[in-house]
Amino acid sequence: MKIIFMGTPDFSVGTLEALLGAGHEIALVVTQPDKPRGRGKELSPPPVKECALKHGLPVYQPRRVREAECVSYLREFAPDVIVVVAFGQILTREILDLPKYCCVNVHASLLPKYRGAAPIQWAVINGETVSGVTTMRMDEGIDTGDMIEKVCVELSSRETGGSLFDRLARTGAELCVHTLSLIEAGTAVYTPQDHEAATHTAMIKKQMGELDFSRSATELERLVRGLNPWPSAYTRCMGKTLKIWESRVVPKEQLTDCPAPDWEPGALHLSGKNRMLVKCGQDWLELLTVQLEGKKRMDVPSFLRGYPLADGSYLGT
RNA sequence: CGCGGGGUGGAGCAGUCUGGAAGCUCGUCGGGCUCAUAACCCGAAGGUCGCAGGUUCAAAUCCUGCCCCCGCAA
Repeated sequence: MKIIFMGTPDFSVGTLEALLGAGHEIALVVTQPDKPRGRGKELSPPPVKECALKHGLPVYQPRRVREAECVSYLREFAPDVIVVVAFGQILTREILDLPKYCCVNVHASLLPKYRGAAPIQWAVINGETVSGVTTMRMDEGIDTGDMIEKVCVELSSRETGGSLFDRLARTGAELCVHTLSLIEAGTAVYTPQDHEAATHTAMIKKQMGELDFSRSATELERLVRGLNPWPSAYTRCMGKTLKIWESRVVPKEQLTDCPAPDWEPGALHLSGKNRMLVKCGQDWLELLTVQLEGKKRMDVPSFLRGYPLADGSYLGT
């Protein structure tokens, strides 16, 4: 089929490549304009653009696709479908009606749950045991279109935002190819969502990663995984930011050598001189892999070699 | 020229401001203690102090250029 592909971040790249691999004609790749990134603030292209250029595909980077001249430009390509994967701009009715069939969106959740910007991370943060990918025929709402296909993915107890991201990106790429084959064959079934059951996810903000030790260790451990590798969970230590890459919950009953039961949440217990346990609102959070501002990430025993902390000192300040 | 931290035996750090013997906590190897041990004691190996120039009687330390890693910000 003749496709216009719209996408921006890494998550979209796999689907773009899968469509190419399936023999579809990518008439145009639409992505967000280059933006300043990284140290040095250099202008750099979004991942989808890099991929498109690598395959010699034409790239279009409108500031706002909804503008009339952009729409008429897209119309010139007379696409069979427009595939949208994490594009980052809202499509208007005009664009939705533009392709021969429809605009197909790949969303990283089992709709109608987790509509919105960050379904992957929230699934981990909320401790879901199952998530997945849904393809749908887009309408004017955000992630409200009729569903075409779904694939479930089980989350492990060690799932991170990053690991789930990778898995769902692959799953979504395969599913998208399959969904297009259904559309092309005319056998696609469009199932309306149960809007009553819909849930929405808020955008991920860096500040969400600051650990509030008055919460339960279970919640914090999920937060650490959900925000790994970006933007990552953190606390304060020695006046600097300490990122927490890996942690685990240690139930209160299992901690037999707590020296002072009256410690407040945030208190640090150095068990055996090579373990860091932080008292939480409920149970203890053991830090396993950390990274001090400006340093590389390292396991806790290594960290404690170079930064001897006091038992009973407090994190978070 | 966006802001900032850092590159020192295998790991993590101190030492740099105030040039002048390579240090600390571990790991490794050997020995000892112990029912035993990731515990403890004794001993040993292992380093062009990121790279290249410069200043100096003398540079990890001061000056110049370059490479690499990371935090913030996006």
